[in-house]
Amino acid sequence: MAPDPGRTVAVLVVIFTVRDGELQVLLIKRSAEPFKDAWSLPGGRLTEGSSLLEAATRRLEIETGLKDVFLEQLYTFSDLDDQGSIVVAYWALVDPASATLARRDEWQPDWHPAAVLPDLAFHNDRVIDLAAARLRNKLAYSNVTYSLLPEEFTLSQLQQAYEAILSLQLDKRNFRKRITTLGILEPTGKRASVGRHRPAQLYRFRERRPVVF
Amino acid sequence: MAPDPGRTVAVLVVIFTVRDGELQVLLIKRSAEPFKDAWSLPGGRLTEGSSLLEAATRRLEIETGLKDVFLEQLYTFSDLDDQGSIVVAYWALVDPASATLARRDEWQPDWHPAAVLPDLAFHNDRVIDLAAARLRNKLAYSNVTYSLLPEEFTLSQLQQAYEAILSLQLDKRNFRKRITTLGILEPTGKRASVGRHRPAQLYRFRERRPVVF
DNA sequence: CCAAAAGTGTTGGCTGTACACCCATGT
DNA sequence: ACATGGGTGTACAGCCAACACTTTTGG
Repeated sequence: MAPDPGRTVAVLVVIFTVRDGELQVLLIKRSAEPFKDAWSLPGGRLTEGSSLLEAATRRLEIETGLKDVFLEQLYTFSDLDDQGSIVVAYWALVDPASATLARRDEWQPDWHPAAVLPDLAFHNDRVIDLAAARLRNKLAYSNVTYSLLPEEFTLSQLQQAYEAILSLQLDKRNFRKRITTLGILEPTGKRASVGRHRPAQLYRFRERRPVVF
Repeated sequence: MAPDPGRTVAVLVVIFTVRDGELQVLLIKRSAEPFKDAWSLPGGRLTEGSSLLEAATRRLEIETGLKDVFLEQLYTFSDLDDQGSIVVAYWALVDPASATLARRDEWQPDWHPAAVLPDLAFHNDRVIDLAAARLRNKLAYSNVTYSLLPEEFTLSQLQQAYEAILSLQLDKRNFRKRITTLGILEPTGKRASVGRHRPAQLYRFRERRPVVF
């Protein structure tokens, strides 16, 4: 049996944020072939000796400067290009204010509304749609949003994040009741008056890591 | 930039069934090194030119003779061995009566209770535990069990399958109410008296493919 | 004083759960 | 006749959804 050459394995990361009241994704403008000038998700070949999670974590940090955020494996594709490459996709949630986007000459990274995507290289739109579906789903039974907002935030901010992701309006009283009785938040005691009129109670997540209800 | 050799990519399949009132997994006894004489999940290298789903489908058919059953991607591991191989795991549900286990000299395939696993090669126990958790979870909101039973079955058989998987007892009246009001089953009109006393109404799944409630 | 967001309870419907008995059949 | 599994209804509790007004503050 002749040793088989092995497969090309790549890691992609779908990095979501909520900005301007909508769900946005971090995309990169390619300056090299193939798909020069097309947008695509950040990612790259899996290098010798690193694990998938390490690769995804590193890519996320390169693009945003962030390390301790929600990051989870999404799905593994073998049909995104026609070379049969194996692409392991991850997804992450970040706070737009704490993210510092990489500045490169070759690749322009920027946020894009997840609802209206430009033409994307390598069927990356399928990957994003799948990630968005998973996100909407997880809102219902996990604390994933812990890394979408600053460490301390108001209930209104949290509600706006939920509304942006689900693209629907939620009832304020029901939202507050539900979210507070879950016991995943704790009030800080402080109040914030950032741009608002009446200062609001600040909360933080008890756990800054994935928890399911 | 020197071309990188690529990675070893393998596909594993966790094949579940319910037999003897318990959840069981199909394991293979290895007759070659490494891990000679240890049990492991069926699987193999991903060969040139085939997609992941094709590879998993083929492996499933080789082991059980079955094609049109529930089969879904589970997770992708990069740390099961210490060579950094990429292992894409799938999981499936089959009816033990319709499965015809492969007979080989080198590899002995057989069913094993998922609750008490023997020592397994390559951390395959982690893979099985993850698959079992996913299965228990999916019972609640999908029709995955459509390929666990013969095409026509009684509500008691279905309930027994649920009970085996969840390892808990369910109330008969509540189970029947819940499952029938979901609208995923249809009565066939026929009745069966297989080994039973009073012949029971037979049902079938309306859809023999994954549906979420 | 006005605009903007914070904060707060109650009701009705629905869903899920607990619970026990009679019936039809095969042996 | 008896043992075995098939089949059925009700009552209570907890959960979710609908719904509107007052308060505080900044400008």
